Amino acid sequence: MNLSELSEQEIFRRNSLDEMRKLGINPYPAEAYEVNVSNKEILDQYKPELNNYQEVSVAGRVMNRRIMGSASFAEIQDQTGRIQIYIKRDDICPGEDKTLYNTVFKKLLDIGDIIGVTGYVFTTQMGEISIHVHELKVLSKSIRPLPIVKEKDGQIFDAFTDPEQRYRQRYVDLIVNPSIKDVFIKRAMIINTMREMFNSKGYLEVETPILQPIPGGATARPFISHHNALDMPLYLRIANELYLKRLIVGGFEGVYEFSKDFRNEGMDRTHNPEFTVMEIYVAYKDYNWMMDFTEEMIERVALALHNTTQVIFGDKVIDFKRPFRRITMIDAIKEYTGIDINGMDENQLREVCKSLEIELMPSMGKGKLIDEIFGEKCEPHFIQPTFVIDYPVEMSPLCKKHRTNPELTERFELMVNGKELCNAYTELNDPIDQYERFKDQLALSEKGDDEAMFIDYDFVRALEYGMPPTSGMGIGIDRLTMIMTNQVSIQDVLFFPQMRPEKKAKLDDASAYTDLGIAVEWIPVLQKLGFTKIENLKQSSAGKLFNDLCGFNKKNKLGLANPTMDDVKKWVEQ
RNA sequence: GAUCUAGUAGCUCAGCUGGUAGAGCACAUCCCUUUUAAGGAUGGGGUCCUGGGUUCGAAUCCCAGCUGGAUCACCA
Repeated sequence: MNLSELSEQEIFRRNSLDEMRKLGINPYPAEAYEVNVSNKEILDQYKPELNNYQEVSVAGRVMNRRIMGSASFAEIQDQTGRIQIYIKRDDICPGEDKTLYNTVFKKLLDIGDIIGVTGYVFTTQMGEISIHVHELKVLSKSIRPLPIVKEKDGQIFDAFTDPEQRYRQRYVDLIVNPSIKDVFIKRAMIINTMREMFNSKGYLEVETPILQPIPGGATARPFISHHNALDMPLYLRIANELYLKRLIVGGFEGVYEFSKDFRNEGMDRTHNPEFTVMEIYVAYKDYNWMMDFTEEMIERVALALHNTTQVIFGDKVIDFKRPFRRITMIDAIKEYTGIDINGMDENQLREVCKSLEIELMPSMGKGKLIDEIFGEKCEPHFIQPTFVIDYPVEMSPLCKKHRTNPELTERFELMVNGKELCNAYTELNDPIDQYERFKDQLALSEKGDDEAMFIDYDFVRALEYGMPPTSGMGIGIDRLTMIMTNQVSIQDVLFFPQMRPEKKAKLDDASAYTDLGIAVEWIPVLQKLGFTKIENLKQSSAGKLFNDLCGFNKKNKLGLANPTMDDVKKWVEQ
């Protein structure tokens, strides 16, 4: 980084940094700064009649300054919010030397700097609770200007809204749009509420491998990595289901994991390549029990966040009050299409799809056809939380067959706002059946389905030792957070959503310049003037270039020794 | 992957049918002891995303690319 690449404002700030050091002020001090109260606590608890908070010490980022002669106001922002501070020259500079106020505060400090102040709380004539400062300390100098956002009575002026910048520089977004912190605080509350519930019921939080030799537990394309020492591929997990079930085999009767999973697929408003899922497995339970459990969990989450089961999402109100509606997939299709597909064979189902104008692929089997009908005609209608149960067996290779109908499985999905939120099974624990289902997946894979499951022989071996009847459930934490915080984009519930890398313009190497006899210190100047490639330089006029260089040097006070006209001619003409 | 749309000062944006790049905030200098998005005066600040093309002349029109966003497709 050098001066010619910086904006004017950045140069001013770097100069301020040097000035501070010359005055003996360390702009980045090492020692701790003791804070004894938060801004929010002062604003909530200060009462003039109690005369409380008369010795406070707070720290935060300067977000606003109004300087007037020998007294000034500023606002500093800590994690809890902003408070106004009042600084009077003769208070922070009681002696003859007024440098701290006149120079440090008025000239060298900027919006964005982090400072600590001590003083007493009072109310201004305008009625605003403020801190009357008697000591001020620089804690960290900011040398890059923040976007300036102003706000009055809830109306925002010049909001920082560009999504690209907000996601790429989330730290800036969090500073200038503090309200977005709320989404992430709620996200943590969701996770904490679930964890407390599971722990109170005696289930064990566990960790299972993220790097897996066989990516199992779901149908999705994985990210592939490589282990050098073992010289073998390893996959980032697409799910953790098979490992959690191994722990049930091992004798734990309730295990859960909040797990980052990874899927190498498209990205859009509801998909990020890495995402968070909670999966839980409980022994000696079935999917009916798990529906009750899921209802309880979701209702608790809604109450923890909103103190009510009614949650606003867009223009809808979604009510998470128990019990949720339950409907079989076949009944759902009957409800929304009027067609009873019960007992139909593959050809009959194809006819149904045609009559409903659903696009088909020849490779689709019976289960896939039913799933298409449901996805097209039913799924979007389930706005209020609804358990859709009893899915076709072909769709669910890890799920136990239905106790009364072998073509179905004991599976449910929880639909909210027309989208899947949870997925749960009575888990398949028949090792021979499981092996057969894996083999069916292998057949699919050989037909070219690159998402079909791998056979996990070790998992089958585990089942052969015997797994108790078990029910398991998975829930997408990102999507749950979206619904609970009224966000339509997954990028708004992830601090750092995946983005394409920023691309920097390609510059010619420094040696290309020095080869022409150009001094190193002039290279950035030339680049700033647009000569990022030697070719461009050779096409320019020596006279103009000479003028531009000397002018740039003077204007930016770089203090470089100007080249001679002959030098410049040589560069251009070589 | 397809279609649409956007990229101009640190930030938010204007810039019409091509003709010397603008505003507000921020920044700098000076004045001001209680201001409430915005005190007054003055001033500086630009690779108009990149590269081609059309033209006497391109921020503006055309083509390609890069990076976003929206919709759709694919995908649990």
